[in-house]
Amino acid sequence: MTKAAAANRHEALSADTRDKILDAAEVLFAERGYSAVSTRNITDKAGVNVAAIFYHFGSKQAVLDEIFKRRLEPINRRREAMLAECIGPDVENYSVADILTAFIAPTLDLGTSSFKLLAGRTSTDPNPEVREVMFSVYDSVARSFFAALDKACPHLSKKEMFWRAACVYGAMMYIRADNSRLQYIFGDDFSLSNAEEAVRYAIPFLTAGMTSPPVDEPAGRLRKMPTKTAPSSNTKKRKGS
Amino acid sequence: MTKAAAANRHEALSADTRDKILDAAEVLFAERGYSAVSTRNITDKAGVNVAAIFYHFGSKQAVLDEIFKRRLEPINRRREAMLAECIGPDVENYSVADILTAFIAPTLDLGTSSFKLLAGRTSTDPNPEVREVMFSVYDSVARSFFAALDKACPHLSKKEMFWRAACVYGAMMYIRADNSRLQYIFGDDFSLSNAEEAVRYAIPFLTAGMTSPPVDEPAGRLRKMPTKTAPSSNTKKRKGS
DNA sequence: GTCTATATGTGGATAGAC
DNA sequence: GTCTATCCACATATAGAC
Repeated sequence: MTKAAAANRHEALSADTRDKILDAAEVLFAERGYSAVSTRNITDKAGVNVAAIFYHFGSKQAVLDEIFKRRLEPINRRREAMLAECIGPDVENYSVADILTAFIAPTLDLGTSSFKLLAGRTSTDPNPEVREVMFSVYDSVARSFFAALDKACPHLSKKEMFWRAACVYGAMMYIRADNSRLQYIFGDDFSLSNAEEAVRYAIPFLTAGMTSPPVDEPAGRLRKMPTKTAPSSNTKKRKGS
Repeated sequence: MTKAAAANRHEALSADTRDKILDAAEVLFAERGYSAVSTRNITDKAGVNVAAIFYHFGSKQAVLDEIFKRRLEPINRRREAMLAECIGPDVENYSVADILTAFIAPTLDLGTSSFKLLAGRTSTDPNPEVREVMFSVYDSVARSFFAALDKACPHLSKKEMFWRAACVYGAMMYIRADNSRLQYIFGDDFSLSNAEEAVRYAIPFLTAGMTSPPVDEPAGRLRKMPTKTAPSSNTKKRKGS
């Protein structure tokens, strides 16, 4: 609107336009989903010309890609820094809770609230364009964490770890996605958007699950099991499903 | 199946077209997402005319709605039957594992594999049309379960239950959604699509989380971190978006 | 670098012949 | 009930003037 564009000889404005597009798209994608937002929706909200997206990024998909790259970099840097504090030579002292915190907390309290929503909501988006971006941006960080968890939980087979990882991932992504389903059930006083509460209440839940006894009887030689976590008092028999 | 189809001889052909549309749409929505599938994609795959969707359902959104209603009915009937076996007069004997199994198992081994994917993948879809359907079809069943869990876990405040419910929901939906992210990390030998394995390995995880000690003191006084480990120094507050 | 104008295709949905 | 033909709004993307 404002024609301060008069003072725009440098690329300052170019970068500004890029960021305006990314900011607007991030919010819209989070609110309505990638597929339901058009490039015109984005440029309208960003206050830039319709052609700017294609000049600066080349395609709508490239905008999504840039959104993730830009936010994930600091998040993953922090995750790795926190993980580095958790792992050391004394494997016996690995803390599952700390590893899970290092994995999850930065995804909840870094970046923008819109990106948090977007990341959670796109994590299971089947749209091929979205999936392509997801697989290109999510990289080796997760491997480092599961390697650390593996050392911290030597009583678990790879298969058991796989299923527990799914529970961890699912909880983390669902909390990030923050659909309002649970508010609908529990009431408006409750919300998944509070990062401190999420860490406070979800990490202990996941730690208890991760450190619980293995389902399969250990056939081979195993290292000792964790002893600090309180055993679940209510795990009675299950009938087969 | 065949006899039931023969029973409604009148609308046999009409119902057939309806079902062809629903079947095709269920698969396509699961594979690519609601927003990325057009009505023409659906009618092409179903082998029916393009106008059939609007004649039989009125809109694309109504097709999604019907897909959910048709599959959710038997799933929720089974859930409620299983829950009924878990709850009784002797609250002391409520089994968290059994309640969770009643809640989750039917969503994994009933219906089609496409519907399982679709349900998981749409659970956090922000598209307004999809959300509208989600809120219209998911009903009181969840309330019954959380009421039962509340009785089985009297040591938990409503807030603690809220966060644990989020973890349970998230794990269940993520497993249903079965994006291939974890295969990418753990290898192709592992898959979330096996319902028996899901029940076998995920329910104990969630039961351990659900039955773990409360984070907050029952008296109402708060303490730092409930786990054995020292509180992570990295969980300090950070400003939101 | 930014804009207008437009190319080109597809979306959901409908009318009306059969 | 089914199909052809079609409406029209909007999609992504580009060309070329400024």
